[in-house]
Amino acid sequence: MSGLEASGSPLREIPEATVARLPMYLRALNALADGERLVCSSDELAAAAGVNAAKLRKDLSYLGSYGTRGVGYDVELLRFHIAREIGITQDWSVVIVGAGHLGQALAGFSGFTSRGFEIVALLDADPTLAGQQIAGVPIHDFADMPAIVAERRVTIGVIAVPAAAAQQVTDDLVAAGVTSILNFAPAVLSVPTGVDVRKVDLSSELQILAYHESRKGAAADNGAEATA
Amino acid sequence: MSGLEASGSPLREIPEATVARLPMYLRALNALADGERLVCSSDELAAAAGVNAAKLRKDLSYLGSYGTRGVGYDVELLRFHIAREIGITQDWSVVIVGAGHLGQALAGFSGFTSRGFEIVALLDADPTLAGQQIAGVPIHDFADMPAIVAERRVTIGVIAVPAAAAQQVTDDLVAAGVTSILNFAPAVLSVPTGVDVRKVDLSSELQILAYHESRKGAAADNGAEATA
DNA sequence: TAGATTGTTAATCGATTAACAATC
DNA sequence: TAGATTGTTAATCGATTAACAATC
Repeated sequence: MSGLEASGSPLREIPEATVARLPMYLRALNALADGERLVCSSDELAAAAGVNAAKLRKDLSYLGSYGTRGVGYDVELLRFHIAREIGITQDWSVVIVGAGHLGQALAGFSGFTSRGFEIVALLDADPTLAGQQIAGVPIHDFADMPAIVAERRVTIGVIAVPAAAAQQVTDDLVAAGVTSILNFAPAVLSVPTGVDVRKVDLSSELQILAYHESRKGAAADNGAEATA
Repeated sequence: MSGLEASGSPLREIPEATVARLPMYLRALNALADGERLVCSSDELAAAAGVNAAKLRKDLSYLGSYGTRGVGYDVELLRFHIAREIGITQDWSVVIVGAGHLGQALAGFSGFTSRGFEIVALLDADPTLAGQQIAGVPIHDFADMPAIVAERRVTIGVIAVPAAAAQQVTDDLVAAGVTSILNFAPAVLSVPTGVDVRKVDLSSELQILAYHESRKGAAADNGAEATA
């Protein structure tokens, strides 16, 4: 703001809640860029991302001043700055552990590849699966994991194994050098300091919906589709 | 607290952050019950759920006073009260829309069925899939959705279709009477008031990890596995 | 200059946490 | 009674929001 900061690596501390929304803004900007919009206002972008405009402006202000008062944001420029802030101007190598239904679904998910991530391998404890490919991603024996992580400089691991195996897999990934984990197993993982874990908990999500649902029922339960 | 509230339906307002943690406590209690523990302290339960003990006690206090000072919590009793608070003492019927990799993975996920949910159908726009079963869940033509939702009293829908189709599917589900949606499509959904949406955004999760990962690198980038 | 829209301030709200009195 | 552990208080912290001055 005072012209002191270098234009290169961003050093500001960004609140966690803001970090969690940057991907949403990036996606909204991508959609606008596809529609060939060159400039957009905070109101438009906020609507496209599904958030409040004041919140969006506050969030973006943590990255710097990339808008123009009276005009709006340059779509391409803001897109670049958010991508740089997230750190996906470079590609990240990712391994998925567990080649079951979920692991295969994740490997086939085109959204990863197009958003700064390369799935370099699906790993499974069953060595008979090795050699197969799912959506272009090779399956390897989990025993080969350390070699793959080292060679491909993998820092992010996705856990798609049963809960009972999740902690052991985590320990092995961390020992191999992985420092970020996305956990789909319904288990609490313990990791050393410096390793980040995010979890996606499918049945928790449904239970949270059920909580709110059970508080709506009262009226609708008997009358059913009366007020559609 | 003052003995005024009925023992049946809980009327207290529970903070959203607390609601989001109740499923974690429930899972931790289930694990303790499997281990045949009859009583546990807030410290133990907090450790099992991966949260701070003070936070756990504050959270549980919103449900009522179900612990015993100097002793701890009765595992079975607390389990029942949390399940009742969430509203999963009864079963909820759920449909999954989209019978692709992800939809099939979700249908096969045993965690749902064992936690108060019944997946009554996988729905797909491709009518040639109809009649097949995935992990015991029948696939139906999406055209049959309104009938299924009405007959099976479905209130929760899971969206596992491409982003481009997500809004239309949402509108159709809502028109059929679904009032809670779990969205896996990378799209912002608009719904009328009274309908809850939760989203699981796989590439956002990876991007959030990448953000933190790119701020760790500095030292490790060159030295690699020096400080394992 | 007049209109538009950002970036920032300040007030509000909700969540976290440590500490400890209540009480088994 | 002495030890243990809950339930609650109060302080702190972080996130949200509206409003508006700055400025294109």
